[in-house]
Amino acid sequence: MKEKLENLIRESLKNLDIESSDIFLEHPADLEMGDYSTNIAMILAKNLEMNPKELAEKIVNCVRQDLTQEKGIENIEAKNGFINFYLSQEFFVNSIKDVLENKNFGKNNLFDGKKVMVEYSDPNPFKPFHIGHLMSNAIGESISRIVEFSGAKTVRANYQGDVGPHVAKAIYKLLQSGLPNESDSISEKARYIGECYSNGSNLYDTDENIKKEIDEINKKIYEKSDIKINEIYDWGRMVTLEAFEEIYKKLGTNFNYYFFESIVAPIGLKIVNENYESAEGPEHSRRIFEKSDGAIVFHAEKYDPKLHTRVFINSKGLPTYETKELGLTQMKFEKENPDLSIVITANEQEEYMKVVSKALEIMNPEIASRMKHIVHGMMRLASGKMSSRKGNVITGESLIIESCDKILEKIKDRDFTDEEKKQVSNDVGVAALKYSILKQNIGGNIIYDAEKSISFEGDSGPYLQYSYARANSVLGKAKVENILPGFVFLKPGFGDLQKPGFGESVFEIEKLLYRFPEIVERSAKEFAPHYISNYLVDIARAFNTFYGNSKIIDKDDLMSPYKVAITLAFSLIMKNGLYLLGIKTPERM
RNA sequence: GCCCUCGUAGUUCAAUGGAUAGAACAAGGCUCUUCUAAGGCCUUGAUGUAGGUUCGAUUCCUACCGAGGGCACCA
Repeated sequence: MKEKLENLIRESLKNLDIESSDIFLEHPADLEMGDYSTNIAMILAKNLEMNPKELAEKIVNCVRQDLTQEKGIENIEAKNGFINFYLSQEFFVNSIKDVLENKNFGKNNLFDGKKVMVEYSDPNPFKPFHIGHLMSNAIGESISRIVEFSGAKTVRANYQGDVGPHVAKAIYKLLQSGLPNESDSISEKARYIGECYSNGSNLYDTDENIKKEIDEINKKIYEKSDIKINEIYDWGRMVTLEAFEEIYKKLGTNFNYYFFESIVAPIGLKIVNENYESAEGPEHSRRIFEKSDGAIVFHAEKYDPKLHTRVFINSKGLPTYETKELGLTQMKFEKENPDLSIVITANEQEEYMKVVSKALEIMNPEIASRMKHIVHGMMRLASGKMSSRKGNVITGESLIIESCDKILEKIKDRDFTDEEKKQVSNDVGVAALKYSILKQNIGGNIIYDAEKSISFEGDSGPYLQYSYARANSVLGKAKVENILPGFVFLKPGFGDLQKPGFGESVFEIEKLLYRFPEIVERSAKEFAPHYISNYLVDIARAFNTFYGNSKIIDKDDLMSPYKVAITLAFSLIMKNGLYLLGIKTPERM
């Protein structure tokens, strides 16, 4: 339809002897202004030195002559210099039909034939799964699904820091305090290790002697030179990784790859050494790394004044994050050679990443051009209310548990089996969290309000799920009453798509459903899930209004089959849309 | 000090340079002898400041004010 309208305008401009430029069609903010509109007259009027309103009128009159042939367009008008198109009932009925007939309604081909690797979550063994990891997971999973829905083959990757000072800090404390009880659950053990990390970290900052001891442990971990430490290391790594796995299961993520710093570090070291100032090697090798104060650094500001110097190998000879990142990138491209490699992290890593990217760009511009770093804001809690049990730190895991528990409390009197209650509270609790992360632009900080996010009202995940469940329940009743989705009605001679009940205006929901594919495409283009979130709220509201104002299942209403068709179309789109946000759709709730 | 990101109703968020700046929460009123009222309908309220570019600026540019992040051996 969009192309059709563009062509109509283009033809008319040709007839008027006006040089046409790019024509942008958009949906007016207000449905009263039509279904599509363009500001082409205002853009062209300037060069032609014409009154934009008159030009718009002229174009409209010209288009109108071609319009008698077009079944999908009801009217066209010029208003305030805009040209507005009103689509016909036939178009809307057809679009509902499209939704029902096309299983993959909403797909686009933006990434057809492309392989996209998305790295996200990135929690570190020996540390808790904190709120930032939860955000990264929600965003990464959604972006993965969106690009997949846009034709890409996606590869999900998780990168985890299983070596480095944080591990030494946890192990120091584990050596002091001993291991947890054998009978504890995996997540309890993981929590204990997380506390050890936190304690060790405090000691590291406050006690010079302990700092030295921990640095020593760190070195031993890299060298694997101490049997006792190796044992604790292997055990702790396994326990925390298993605990993460339980969380991914709850959140609905399956990774194809797990990359570890321990594996990637030597690869990065090799890259840095090959590009070190005194390195011997082929003439083309760029010697961008220099020695400075005993460390090996990259002076990024030499190449871009906005960047700064960063250490790649510290004075103890150990690789830093930057070097590991270089190794990781090389490994990703060796394993999968993606057309696009996305990394999702918090915005605090934005500046480091620019420096790493610059180094990579100099060494391997081809690969650097296929990298994309997406940053998200930080989550903060709206109030002190969220104080977690026993005064522990609030982790991502504790947020999930708390959210699900609250939903369980809410549905405890429902007519569900215990198994259903568990499933529903998990699905809804996770949805509440994910939605509050994905409803806004991912770049900004998020103020998380637990009370609001689990309320079923308004702009929330549960509200969307509730709307779906409600539509689903209507469809169940339709089945019982034997009212099937239908399009063929009265009024012969007007095609088989005529809606019954003449003069009945088009429902708002019909004017929104056909836009879903455009929304998905924009989300994919900008890697921005929040367009989908906003859209889903719009259609949920429109559906609930439709539901409230008209009886859908009614044997005496000739319109009923069509209303069922609308309900079915809504439920399919809501299901697909929520899927793209990584949110499940319980059939009942 | 330098470099990023961001300032929109009381609050949390929207708005490819376009029309009367949209929602939701909170406050008040109405609405279940209809399929899930955890719904629906109605009322009240905002672009940090000062300039500039433009027919038109929340959007682009400059300065200022304010918030967050980063700036050498953590990630």
